[in-house]
Amino acid sequence: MAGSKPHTLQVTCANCGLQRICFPRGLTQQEIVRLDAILQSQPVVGKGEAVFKQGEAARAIFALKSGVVKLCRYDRAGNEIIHTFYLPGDVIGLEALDQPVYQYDAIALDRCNLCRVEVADLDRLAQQMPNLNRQVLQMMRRELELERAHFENVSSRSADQRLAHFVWHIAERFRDRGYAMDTFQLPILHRDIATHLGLTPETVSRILRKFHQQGILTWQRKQVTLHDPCAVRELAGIEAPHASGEGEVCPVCQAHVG
Amino acid sequence: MAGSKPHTLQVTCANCGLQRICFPRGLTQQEIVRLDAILQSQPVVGKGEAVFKQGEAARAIFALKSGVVKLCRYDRAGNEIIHTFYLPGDVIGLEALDQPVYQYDAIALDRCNLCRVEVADLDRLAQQMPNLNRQVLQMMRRELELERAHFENVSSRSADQRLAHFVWHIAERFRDRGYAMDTFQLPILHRDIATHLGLTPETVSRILRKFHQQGILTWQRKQVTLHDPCAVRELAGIEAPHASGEGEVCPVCQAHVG
DNA sequence: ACGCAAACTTGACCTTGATCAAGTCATTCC
DNA sequence: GGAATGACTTGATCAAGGTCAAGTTTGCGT
Repeated sequence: MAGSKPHTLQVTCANCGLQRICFPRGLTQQEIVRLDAILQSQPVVGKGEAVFKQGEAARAIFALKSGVVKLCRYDRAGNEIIHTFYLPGDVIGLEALDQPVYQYDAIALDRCNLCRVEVADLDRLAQQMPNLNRQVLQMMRRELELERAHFENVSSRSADQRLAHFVWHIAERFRDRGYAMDTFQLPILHRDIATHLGLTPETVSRILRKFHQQGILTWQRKQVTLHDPCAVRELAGIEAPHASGEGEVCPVCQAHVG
Repeated sequence: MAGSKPHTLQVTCANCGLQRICFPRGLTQQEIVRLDAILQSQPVVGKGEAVFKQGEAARAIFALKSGVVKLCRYDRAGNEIIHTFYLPGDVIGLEALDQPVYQYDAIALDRCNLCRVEVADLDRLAQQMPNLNRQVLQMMRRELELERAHFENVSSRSADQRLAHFVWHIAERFRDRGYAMDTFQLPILHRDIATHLGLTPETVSRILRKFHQQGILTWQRKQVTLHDPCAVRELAGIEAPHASGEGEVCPVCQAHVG
């Protein structure tokens, strides 16, 4: 993707590298072309800026092409609550299809490139493409599933397990997107992780130090490295999948075993 | 509803008392009649039995007419995690529209009456009724919203606050269904509450005793009474809504003020 | 390059709520 | 109705993680 002439690169849904993980999943090629036609706006949002804010008129949904976005809200005491971090390929603000205003803040954690899709356009399109409704429903269901998985993580586990689970989950998402799962850049503050997991920054710091000393994983600056992915998975309380075939390569962490 | 001849009472969507809070919300009267035609099956599930179980083929969604149902799952160590309690008027198992098998157990906490709607029928119906898709999406979004609200409650609050918030939330749902919000029957074990809130039964017991001593609320057997609803709301960390008009009646808890 | 602000680390201490154990009370099943 | 089972209560103890305070490091703006 990083061609020598990035300024001439025209990315559309039909040739976008995110096609499989972005919202046209399950649509025909023809349908994708049609969807592409309504994707005129491709906003760029700077670090710390909002893609949308709570209370704003909800007129569009967004596909994240690059960067990381947090979805958050504030309680009465002003404390932030972070529900999700979105990675490239994720769709943000689905609730707009169903509500007059956004219910959460979506904040860019670094410079983000997005596709903006007007709800009105999508509604019109949905009348011609029955598949799209199913897609939207599926995305919403996935979002619910993610939130529940996150709740299961935070509701009844130790701080160590929560953090391991979080890192593992992120690593899996990178893997699913075709990137390395054992080392990646993650522009998320430790403070935000702490908030997301219902912990304090101090606790996160201490646990990361411990993990580092144990040789399990390192998270310094924005660089995350899983030195022992299977240990992370184990700590996260996630089952190892059955070995497929020979057992040459660990099917989970892609590390060579045996 | 408790007529003298209950065995002759035929409840359909068109004349069901739950109409407003059940899934036909926003449909025309004509559409409701059509929907009603596919609601042949009205199962009864006994206390402790499953409406559906994780892994089962997901062929239907359900509307709960009476009783309470918990939606839960088990972690690797066998610990139960309870995501939601469904009250009469709620729709259960929406994920069936989108998935081959159920992802959670739905367990009746007392004797439950339900409506069963086959996914296949609903899919067929949706082609004739564009409104239905919107309804379904809205229900899914509400479910997501509820899960997020629950997460916010559990992720960063004290045990007292969690419990107060839970009780307040249930009370509101009773109020929204036209029942008294300050006293109601709730067939939920304290142990299940504890699980739901990420606490232990001992802690729940101790907090309930404290609330009782403080004259805030009582929860004995299945009977819940909010002696000071506004105190509960306050503890739950929920804003009092603006007084509408005179301030004769507290708009939140319907208690007389001033 | 410098300086400031924000992020992160580290240590000492303390609070909340979990754990363990032993009881009482309800409900169900003969 | 009486035993058995499971739900709930109560108390004593303990540990995980929060809080507070004082650092160090990083990154950014000038």
